[in-house]
Amino acid sequence: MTALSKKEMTHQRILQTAAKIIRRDGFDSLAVADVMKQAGLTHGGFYAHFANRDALLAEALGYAGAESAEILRQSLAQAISEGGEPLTAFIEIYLSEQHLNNCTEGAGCPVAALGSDFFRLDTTTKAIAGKLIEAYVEKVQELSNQKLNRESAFLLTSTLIGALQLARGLKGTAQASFYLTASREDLVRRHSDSQ
Amino acid sequence: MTALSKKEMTHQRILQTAAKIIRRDGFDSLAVADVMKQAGLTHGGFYAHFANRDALLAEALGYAGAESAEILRQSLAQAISEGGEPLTAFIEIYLSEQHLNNCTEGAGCPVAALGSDFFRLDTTTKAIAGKLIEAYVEKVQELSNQKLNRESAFLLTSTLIGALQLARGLKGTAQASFYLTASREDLVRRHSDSQ
DNA sequence: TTAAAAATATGATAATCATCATATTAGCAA
DNA sequence: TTGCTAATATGATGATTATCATATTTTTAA
Repeated sequence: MTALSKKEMTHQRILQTAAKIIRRDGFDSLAVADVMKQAGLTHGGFYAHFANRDALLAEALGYAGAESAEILRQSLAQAISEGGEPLTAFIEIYLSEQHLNNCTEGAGCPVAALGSDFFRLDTTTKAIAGKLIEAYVEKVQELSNQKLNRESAFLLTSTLIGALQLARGLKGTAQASFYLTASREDLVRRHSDSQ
Repeated sequence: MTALSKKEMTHQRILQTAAKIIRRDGFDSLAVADVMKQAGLTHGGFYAHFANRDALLAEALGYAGAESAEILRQSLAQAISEGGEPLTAFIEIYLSEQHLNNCTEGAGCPVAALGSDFFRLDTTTKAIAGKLIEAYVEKVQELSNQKLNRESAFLLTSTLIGALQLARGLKGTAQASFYLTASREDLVRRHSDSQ
């Protein structure tokens, strides 16, 4: 594990900035000069780091997935250390008020933030999106302690992502919190029964 | 029910074109001049029909919802006339291969096609998005013959939209069809039990 | 310290695009 | 037909933006 070179550190900083922007504003709203500025740089240096804007989008999506997974892992470890069941803890974290709201800061699950754009992506970026989806499904299956088969894990993943996305779409209305809470409690109940 | 004036017909034609474009390419990819061209007009006349681009996006989202609901109603009526149960017929239509694939033609459910952008919309358009979501939930509850309460209907709606969106994100891989089919069959099974 | 190399900055270009001002055409009443 | 009005077209403008050529700064190795 060698230390990152100056250039590699800059590269990472650009990626981190881009990963936030795409989740907050969407793929199409990412402007190269804007990313560079927010990363504390000027626009010209961009092409020393990425072949073009699309290459940044692809890497940024992967970075967002890794970042989100890492934060999730931490929250999950904490919840489990406090006696929570892995799968129900995951459900509670994923459908938390905090996760509902952090979209405006470009944090949280990139699939919920960008999922409806996935089918429009170029081949390279779509492959990364596909890996993110598969990783989510695998994680859910693993957290269920293999009690869920792959298809059931996909279905639960769909429910979680769909519910978060819809609740965000209703954000600002009374329904948003109501549905989010009801979904969280209902899913926790369902997946506790089968212990 | 008065006949539409020439201008109103043109207005509808622009809307129909825009409703297709936003679902196929996303909100941000809609270009005013392009919509007009595809509607058989030139760009200049646009502002005689809409205050600005945002106003078109708002109306187009509503139009897409109405169009999608109408097509759904027809498929559903046909399935029910052939002896299908309303809710299971809905699940089978929503998670059909056809619905999976029609995104590339700008057809189908606008929530699956655009849902992750909903939280970024301006107030007016977001209100329309919220109504689409609520309409979906109500429809699901109605089709369950009120056996599902509102929260459970929301959860099933989330699952359907999430599953379609994820399957589209995996489109082109073997997983896409596998997950779609498994989800469809599993959900139909679950919601037949409770008859 | 100093020159070569690496990294970043400045400035320019061409394309895209929403919007508007103005012109032209089409429908209709007389 | 002949004007009048509604509808649509043409052309222009200014803003945004990806990309590239070139310059400057920073780092590193001697």
